[in-house]
Amino acid sequence: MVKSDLLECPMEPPSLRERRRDAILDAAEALFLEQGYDRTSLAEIVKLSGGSLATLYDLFGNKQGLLHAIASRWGNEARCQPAGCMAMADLSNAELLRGYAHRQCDRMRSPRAVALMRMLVSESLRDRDFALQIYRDLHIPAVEELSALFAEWAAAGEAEIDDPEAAAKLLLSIVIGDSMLHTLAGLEDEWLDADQLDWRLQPFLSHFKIG
Amino acid sequence: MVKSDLLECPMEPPSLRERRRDAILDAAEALFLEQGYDRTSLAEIVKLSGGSLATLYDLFGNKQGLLHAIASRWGNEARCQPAGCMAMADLSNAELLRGYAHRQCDRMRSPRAVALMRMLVSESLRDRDFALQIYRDLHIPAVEELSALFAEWAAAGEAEIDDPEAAAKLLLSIVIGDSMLHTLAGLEDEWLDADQLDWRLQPFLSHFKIG
DNA sequence: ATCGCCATGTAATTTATATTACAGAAAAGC
DNA sequence: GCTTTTCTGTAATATAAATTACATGGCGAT
Repeated sequence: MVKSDLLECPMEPPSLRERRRDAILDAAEALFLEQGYDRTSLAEIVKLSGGSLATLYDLFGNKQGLLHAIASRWGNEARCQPAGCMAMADLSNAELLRGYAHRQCDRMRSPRAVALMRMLVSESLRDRDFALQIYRDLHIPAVEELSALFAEWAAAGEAEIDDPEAAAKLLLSIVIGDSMLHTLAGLEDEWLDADQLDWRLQPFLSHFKIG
Repeated sequence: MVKSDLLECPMEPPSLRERRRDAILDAAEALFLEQGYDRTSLAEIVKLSGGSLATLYDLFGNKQGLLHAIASRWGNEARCQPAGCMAMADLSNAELLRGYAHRQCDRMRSPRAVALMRMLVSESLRDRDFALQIYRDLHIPAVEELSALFAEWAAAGEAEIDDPEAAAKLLLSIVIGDSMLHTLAGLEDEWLDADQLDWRLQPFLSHFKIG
């Protein structure tokens, strides 16, 4: 029995099956994001990934299984890179927040994130679990990270934030805001540039006394 | 020739053909919004609207033509009700804006608006024109209306708003914000209640000196 | 080397749905 | 009332895609 038991982490050369699996996931993800789930056929996926339809069915059961596998891979990725954004440079809190806003904005405007959000919305009717999973991975970590930061500042008397979570959501709204609909509608990028972003942050910073 | 010439506005009893047309549009709109475009079959539409497939094709050419007809009807509706929101009651500007925000929020959370946005996003890859048209009807009027109001206030010295359009977009971002993604993801309603909304508006009001 | 497992490629099957064709029914115009 | 035009129901056609079946070939283990 060379069958890999649970938790066999130490890098082995990935088996053919595993490489196939990854290749299919890669291809499917690329095509789904580019064209949407409905309009991507399994044949197309297999043509891009190599391998065969039969293996795909063997690995994932059916088309929806493939979708779930992709979502779950996204979840793992997201959990592995905890957005380590808050480098402890010797910046003021306001500077720190500005930097964070810029990064968050960049992250949201990346073609992959845009495609992902579009897919989240498109498939939310078909498959509630899928949508929920993506939403959690995509949005909730950002809120939590920011909440924690605000709570810290408030505790240290560096800001007057009564409700850190609400403040975090407000900040994200300010940053992402109406650009999202614009982008999701497939229109040309019209995201906020650095100046606009700073301008938007001013009311927030002064209201919460973030210096 | 009793054929109706252009601009024959005065109410005539709508012909059978027109009633059929409307019925089909109603049915298609309802089903598209509920299930999405891809997953709604023309047979289903006709079953709901009455009439026959042949008439549908005669009226709209094909499925995409039907979609365009729906979009264009939305456009007309939007143009006909110019969101007459700013009743000139004897309220302070801040009160006025609060009221506007609440109404805007209600409008965005209506099932029809949600379904419409979801559809806008889903179909944006397939049909750029369709997405563009909906986006314009849905979002741009709100921005313009608000911009005009802010410009007025600024001119009258009732607020310190240097860039009315940017301010309008910021306000909409604050109001709609992250609830939108949440709702579009098909999750339970978690829109802002009146208190939260007021709380969010405070930084905005004080920053722009809106009293 | 050889046996058996598994992936592959191809093709059959099934299903769903857009689109077209057509014959009968209803309505509109005179 | 008669004729012509327009709708309706049904069914044919076409196409696309998911899913399944199967025969073949390669690769690893004994």
